[in-house]
Amino acid sequence: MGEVKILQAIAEPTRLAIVRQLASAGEVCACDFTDCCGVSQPTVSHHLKVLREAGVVSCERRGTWIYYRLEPKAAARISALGHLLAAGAEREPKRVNVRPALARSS
Amino acid sequence: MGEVKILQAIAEPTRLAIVRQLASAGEVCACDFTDCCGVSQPTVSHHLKVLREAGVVSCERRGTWIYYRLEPKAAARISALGHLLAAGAEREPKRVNVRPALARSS
DNA sequence: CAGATACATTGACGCTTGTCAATATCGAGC
DNA sequence: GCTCGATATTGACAAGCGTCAATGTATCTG
Repeated sequence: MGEVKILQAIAEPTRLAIVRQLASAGEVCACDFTDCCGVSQPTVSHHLKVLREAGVVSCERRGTWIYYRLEPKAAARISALGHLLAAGAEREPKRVNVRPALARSS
Repeated sequence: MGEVKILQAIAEPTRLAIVRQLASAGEVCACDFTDCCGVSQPTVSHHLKVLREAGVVSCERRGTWIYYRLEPKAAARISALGHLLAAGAEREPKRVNVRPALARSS
C-alpha cells in the first residue's frame, strides 16, 4: 500500500503548509498557495503535483483557476495510522520473561 | 513545532516497518529489526537514530541489548494530525476566507 | 486574432538521504 | 586484564529532493 508515499508527500514544510490550509479552508485556489508558502510559483506547482500523485489532494478546474481539496481516502489513511501508533505507544510490552537477558541466551 | 521532523522520520519504508513492529509488539530489541527489515545492521542503527532524534522512539539498555518503544507524545501528534486532515477533508468549502478573493468571483 | 493571466513543465544547480564496509564502543563473562 | 556479541559511528558513494529561471500550455477577454 502506498502509505509511505502519502507520508513522504506530507513530510515537507511547504507541502504540510498546503495540506494544513486545505484542511482549514476545505478548498483553495492554486494561486493562493504562492503567497502563504513563500516560494516561487513553479515550486508550488511542483509540490501540488507531488501531493496529487500521492493521492493526498485532488483538483478541479473552474475557468482559469484550479481549486484544490483534500482527498478523504488519504486523510483516512493518516488518521488510521495515527490511531495505530497511539494505541501501540500505550501498549504494555509483551514481556514473556522477567529476565530477558537470560531467556534470550537459552 | 517539529511536526515535519516526526513525519520525515516515519516517511521511509524501513523506518515505518520499525514503527509498525513497535506498535504491535510494544517493545522490541534492536537486534530483531535487522531480520525484519532486510538491511544491514549499521543501516538499522542509523534509522533508529533518526527515529530517536525525531522523538518517535525511546530506548532503554538492559544488559547487552537495547530495547526500543514508541514515544506516546509523538504518536499523539500523528494521531492529532490525522484527525485534523480527516475532518478537513469532509469540510464544506468556505469560499470567503483565504484571501479577499473578490476579483475571482464573477 | 492578440494580449493577459493562471498553471505546468523543463533543465540545471546544490543539498540531503539511504546504503554499506570498516571501525569503534559498550557491556557481560571468563 | 581479555574475548565475544550487540550497537553505534565513520566515511564514502549514488540516488533522490527542493528550488528557481526560463519556457510552454491553457483559458478568458477584447
